[in-house]
Amino acid sequence: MHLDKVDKALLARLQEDASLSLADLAESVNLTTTPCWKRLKRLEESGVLRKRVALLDPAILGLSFTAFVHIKTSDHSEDWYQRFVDAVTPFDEVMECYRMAGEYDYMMKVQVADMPAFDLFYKKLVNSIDGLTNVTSTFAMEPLKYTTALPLV
Amino acid sequence: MHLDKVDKALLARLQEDASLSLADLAESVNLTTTPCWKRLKRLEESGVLRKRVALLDPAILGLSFTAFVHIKTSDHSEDWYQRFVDAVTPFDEVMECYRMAGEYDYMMKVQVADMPAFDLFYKKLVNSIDGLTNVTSTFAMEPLKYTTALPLV
DNA sequence: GATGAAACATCAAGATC
DNA sequence: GATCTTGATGTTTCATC
Repeated sequence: MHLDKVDKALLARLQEDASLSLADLAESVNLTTTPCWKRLKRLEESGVLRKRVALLDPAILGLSFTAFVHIKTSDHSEDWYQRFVDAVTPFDEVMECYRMAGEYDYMMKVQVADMPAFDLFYKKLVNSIDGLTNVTSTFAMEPLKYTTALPLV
Repeated sequence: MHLDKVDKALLARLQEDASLSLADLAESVNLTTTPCWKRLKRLEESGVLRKRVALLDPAILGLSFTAFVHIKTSDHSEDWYQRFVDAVTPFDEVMECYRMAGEYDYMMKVQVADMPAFDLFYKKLVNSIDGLTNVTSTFAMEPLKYTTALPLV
């Protein structure tokens, strides 16, 4: 899968605004619509261009409370791992979750309305999975940056 | 700004797939195209529907190294804060950044190719801003979940 | 909520480099 | 020989009714 400069320019453009028309997109990379369209098809088929989504405003929706939950477990078996993944990923409040190197085994970013809503989530979480030896939460006071656009060199 | 069930259903749908045609979108909420289109306009104008973006595959692009950088500062002035924001947000590698409550003052999520690339970023970062008393990085070994879709009750 | 004009995406056939 | 342009066709958006 090789990406030339034009491919990267297209991806960069679409990462910022996926509502651009084919004609506008083509013009911005000095192409006409057909070759531009073929490149897009190729990028979609290869999987680089994964999906197009709408980004909503968390503040307007009353969902601007962001928490990070750090988790330690005593059970490092493959079986527990699978149960953990199955328990955690269905929660809509969990926006991101990673298995980590270092002191904590897992970290997740949680998006909710406010502290009471977080507390509710927290209880649901710890009741849905055992073997958690340490669960520590930290809270965002202010978001300074949030982007979905990957750094394309 | 009031959102009824149909508005929320539309937003939920678009959070998952913004490439849906108006006709498909309308059908999925049992509407014809005209009222659906009017709702979308209203949602766009109100700012809830902020933008539509393409999500790319980090692995295919060779950008699957995720680090979290935790920062403490000794300077809590408004002036330093502004310089920090101006220094950090332009970095394309910084996907998210938050001012935090708790032990560390700031946390950012950094997306790069690999550890050497992270090291390069790290040097750029610490050289671009002074007053950092403690900078600690933790690394993701495996992503378990990543979504941009807010939990719409 | 229906309708239709205008804008748009899609794809074939052939030109260009 | 891959990459482009033109143009024809079906689909989608969106303002008027």
